[in-house]
Amino acid sequence: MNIKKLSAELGVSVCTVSRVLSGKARQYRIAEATEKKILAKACEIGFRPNYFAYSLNTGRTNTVGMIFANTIDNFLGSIMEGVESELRGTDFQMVVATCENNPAIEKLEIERMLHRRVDGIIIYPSAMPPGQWYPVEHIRRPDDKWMPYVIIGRQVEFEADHILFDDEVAGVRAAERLLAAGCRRFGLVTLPMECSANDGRIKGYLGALRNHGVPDTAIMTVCLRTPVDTADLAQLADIDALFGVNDISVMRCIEHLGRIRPLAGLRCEIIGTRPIFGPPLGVSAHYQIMPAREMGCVAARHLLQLMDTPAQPQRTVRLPWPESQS
Amino acid sequence: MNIKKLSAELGVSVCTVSRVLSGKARQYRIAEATEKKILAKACEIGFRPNYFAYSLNTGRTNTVGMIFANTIDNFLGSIMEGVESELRGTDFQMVVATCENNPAIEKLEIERMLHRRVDGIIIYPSAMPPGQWYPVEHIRRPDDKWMPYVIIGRQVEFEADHILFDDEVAGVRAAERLLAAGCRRFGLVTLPMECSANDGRIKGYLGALRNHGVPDTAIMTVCLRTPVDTADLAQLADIDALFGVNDISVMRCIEHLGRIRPLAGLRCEIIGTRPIFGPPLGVSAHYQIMPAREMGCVAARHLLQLMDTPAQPQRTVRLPWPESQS
DNA sequence: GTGAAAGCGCTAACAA
DNA sequence: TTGTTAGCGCTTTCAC
Repeated sequence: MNIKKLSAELGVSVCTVSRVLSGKARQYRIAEATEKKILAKACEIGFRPNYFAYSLNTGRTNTVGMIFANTIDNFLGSIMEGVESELRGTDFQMVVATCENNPAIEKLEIERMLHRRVDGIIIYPSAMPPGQWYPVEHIRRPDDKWMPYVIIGRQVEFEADHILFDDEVAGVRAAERLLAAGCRRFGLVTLPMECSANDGRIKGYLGALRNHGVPDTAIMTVCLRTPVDTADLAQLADIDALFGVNDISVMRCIEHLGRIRPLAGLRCEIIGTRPIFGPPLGVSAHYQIMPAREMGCVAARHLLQLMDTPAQPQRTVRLPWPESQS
Repeated sequence: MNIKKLSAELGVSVCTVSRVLSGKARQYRIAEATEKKILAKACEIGFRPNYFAYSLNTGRTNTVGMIFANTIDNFLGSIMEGVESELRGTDFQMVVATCENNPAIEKLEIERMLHRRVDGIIIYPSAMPPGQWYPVEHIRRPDDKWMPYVIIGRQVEFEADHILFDDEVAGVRAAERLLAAGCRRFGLVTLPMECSANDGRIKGYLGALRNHGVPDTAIMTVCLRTPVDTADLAQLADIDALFGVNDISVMRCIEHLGRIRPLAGLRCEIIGTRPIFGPPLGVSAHYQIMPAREMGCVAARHLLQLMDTPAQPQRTVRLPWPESQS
């Protein structure tokens, strides 16, 4: 079934049907009777116009691409849900790719999407090795036309629309809560990988501690490598407070720490997608939950806006942390 | 740039270019010189034929759909990675949707995909309420043509191609390992939701315990509700072994249990996507890791095969568990 | 070996 | 208010 047959059956022309079905009845002042007749029939036989023909004509695909640096930062699912929930009311669909934090694969996947003419892209970018920058060229269309895109989760160095977590604030709050609880010796777990999110969390934490007069000798920073270097961890032997760039790293840290000292009384400040662990008895864990679903929603809305009106000044949105949990 | 312009520049006809670019030079016995000339030029200017025009003609989209019941069972990412790794060499792309375990949304999303003419679908189906079955009609194309699809992770009641974890075996192994360690009183954590995966794990565990002569009075089953009912958990007060349908539930169970009894000496058997917790000191945790990425790979390969040769007997693949971890 | 031409199903400019 | 018609960029049949 196609528009041609449908119009034949109804005794109207193809283009009238086309106009009605693409919601332009008003615009072309189609008679209400005609419109109703067409809609009724289309609905009855469950007619949906062919997407390729539509895209071939209009150059639009009603598709947004999403590209994720990895699947380990497991808010991927929540972000997708957020995006989907915004898209559900529309005709848009989502194509997704991940790239194992490999910029080369990321580039290929973006190219593939551009080739398929997605109307816009949401990118959780690869974390680059130290000293390297995320390449703008990734997002350049072959035909050099501008392509709406939104960067999420991690900042890139060039001007772009960003939707980010309020990473620095998370670090500050963690520090302040630990200070308020009377902690004196502060641990910090980092990861070998650099990215704006982790950097912001670290900066916030260290900055707040120093602002409150905590001497550097009372702050122990450990970089958690794989496999874990136990000697490294020994530095944490006498901390009473622990903050880390993410939940898994804190958890692994505690696990290993438990082998070299008693844990009772230790306070943890954790950033994560959801509270995933019951800490050992006597350890307290306080979570700041990343508003990942919200990030998806906001990114999707922003992208839809960009696709409507491309000529907007580029904006960075910092998502506030939701009510935190213990 | 399009085929027409390209052919004009090369002084050959549109169709010759089309033939060469779609790899049918041999078939149409195009002169090697012509072929080379065309390929060279196309490569030089980075020409890629328009996808919609291709799809409009052929009815193929080189797209596979994936639909996920939820994002909580967080192997979604691993499965996607598996699928992608299989697709990377091909021209196929992935469109993804999730449905919050809501069959109605699931149906809509599948319809949307069918409307977009995906060439095949991979489905991690919603868990149905007790007594209800997953509806076959979900996967029926509007034009009633057969649509290749693969069900993963959870079994549906009708005949279909399935790629599943070896859930029952996991239950059996958990039981046997606990028995071998000398455990006597066995806990089992279930969830209010029923699905073939959970059912299989439970069945394997209970079956193996009974086969080894463990009396029913030595097996305590607790269904973990949200919020957690502490009275329920009291039944586990004197277990020395614990198995659960997934990692989060076991973890939450231990967390609460820790409040009513000492945990030292408890042995846990856990099924999860990765070892996510260092258990409290004195508790031992043994993981069986779900081969989620592998599931994605196998599903994708299977689907590609189905799309090549639709007329195959339906098969169920049970993925063996990889080396397990403590 | 290669080309001409007829579509695929739809949109939109132009006519009526 | 509605219809005619010329594409969108490609594939494929048929002719040479």
